[in-house]
Amino acid sequence: MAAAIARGLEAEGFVVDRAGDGPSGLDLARFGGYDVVVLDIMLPGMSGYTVVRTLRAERNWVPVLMLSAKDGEYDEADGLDYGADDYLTKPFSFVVLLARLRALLRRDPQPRPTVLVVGSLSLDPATHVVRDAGHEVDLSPREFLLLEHLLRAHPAVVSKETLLESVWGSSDDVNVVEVYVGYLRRKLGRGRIETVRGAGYRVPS
Amino acid sequence: MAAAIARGLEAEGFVVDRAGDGPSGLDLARFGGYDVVVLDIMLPGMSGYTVVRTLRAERNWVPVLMLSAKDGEYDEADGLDYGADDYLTKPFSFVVLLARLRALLRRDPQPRPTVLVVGSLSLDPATHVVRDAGHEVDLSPREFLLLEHLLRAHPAVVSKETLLESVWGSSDDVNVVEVYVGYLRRKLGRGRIETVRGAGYRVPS
DNA sequence: CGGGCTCCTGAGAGCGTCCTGAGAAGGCGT
DNA sequence: ACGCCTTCTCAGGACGCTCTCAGGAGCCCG
Repeated sequence: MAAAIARGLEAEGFVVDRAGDGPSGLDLARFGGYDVVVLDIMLPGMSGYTVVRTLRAERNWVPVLMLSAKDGEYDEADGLDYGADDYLTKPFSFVVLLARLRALLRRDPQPRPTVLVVGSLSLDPATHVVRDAGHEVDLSPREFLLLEHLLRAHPAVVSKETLLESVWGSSDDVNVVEVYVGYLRRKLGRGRIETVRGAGYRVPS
Repeated sequence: MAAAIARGLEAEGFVVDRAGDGPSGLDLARFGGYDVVVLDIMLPGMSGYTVVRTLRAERNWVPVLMLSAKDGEYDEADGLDYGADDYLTKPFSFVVLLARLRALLRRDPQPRPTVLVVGSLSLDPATHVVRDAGHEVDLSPREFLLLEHLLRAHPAVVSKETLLESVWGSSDDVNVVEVYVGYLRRKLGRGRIETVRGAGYRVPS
């Protein structure tokens, strides 16, 4: 299948590299400097989900088009949640694949990171939707902003002063940050935000 | 020139509308529901580049063929970067234009629909018809425009300020937006438009 | 082991955002 | 001129959000 697609794309003038399993595909995507990645979900060694999630966690925003035999709506949402840019279910015509690829290629030269993903947690700044293991979580504006900053910093530690500055726009009492971290922990689970005594907070992987 | 092309295409069986400047062309392309657009680069009021870029930014994937007197390679790349599907430099023969147009029409067997559809809700900018689960809904012009913008943004959140700017053309009191969201909710059902406190409104999937 | 510090958390007051009903002003067709 | 529809303003009120405070728990150090 991969060979067939590669041949077709080369016939259309694309320059194509091909990987046979998940890990080597991830490496190619990391260091190959590609314009677009076509990614199957079912892969030996590492699922396509994991590949795209890993890329996004490394702040790699190369456009990704996912392929899958599944066609449930949940699967599609999953793929897009993990950071894929488009989705195609088998069977598909080669012409459609071409059209979608061209659409991806002519998008913004620097597509903004649509979704922040860490582990089973995802936050979409555009839709203001936060999901934990696929289950939607309701956050207040302040809580949302705080989580967004923590996720953007992931996996680094962020000091309370920094959070106060960037989320609250400078107030004077850092206790507010502690209170809101408490709110987030109550909604997301205790382990989602770690306290680093004397330094601040971080979201563990 | 535009008149000559229009006559020629009509003689070939196409149904043609024609705009004399950039802004009106953009409006036609937006709401006309065309199968293909022929677009000159040099236009009064707004360049062809801007027209096609605006269309793509609005997720409008109508096939666009650009025309220009320039023939540098850079120009061609520019046009295609902004989202044009093909490019023709003057002078060109009418037969070539016809062939390229037919190729564009053949290309994507499943062009992105111009009708906006989210769930059981559909809005057709061309006919100004809104349906909810097959049942037609009567909207005032302002209500229609507001819903259209929300649907185009789907599933992203749109701030009241943005809506005020793009639907009302900048007033000063965002309460108007709240009132009209109320009107839409009354006609479409409560759950069709979500309030995202502190951020704006969104149409859920 | 005890003191001091950092961090957590429950309670509650105040405030802001958002919703809604009422109604005035304007446009348009009859 | 009349009635209908649309648009927009205004004010009241509900509810959720934000933040403060104070006490308590946990950690580090002497």
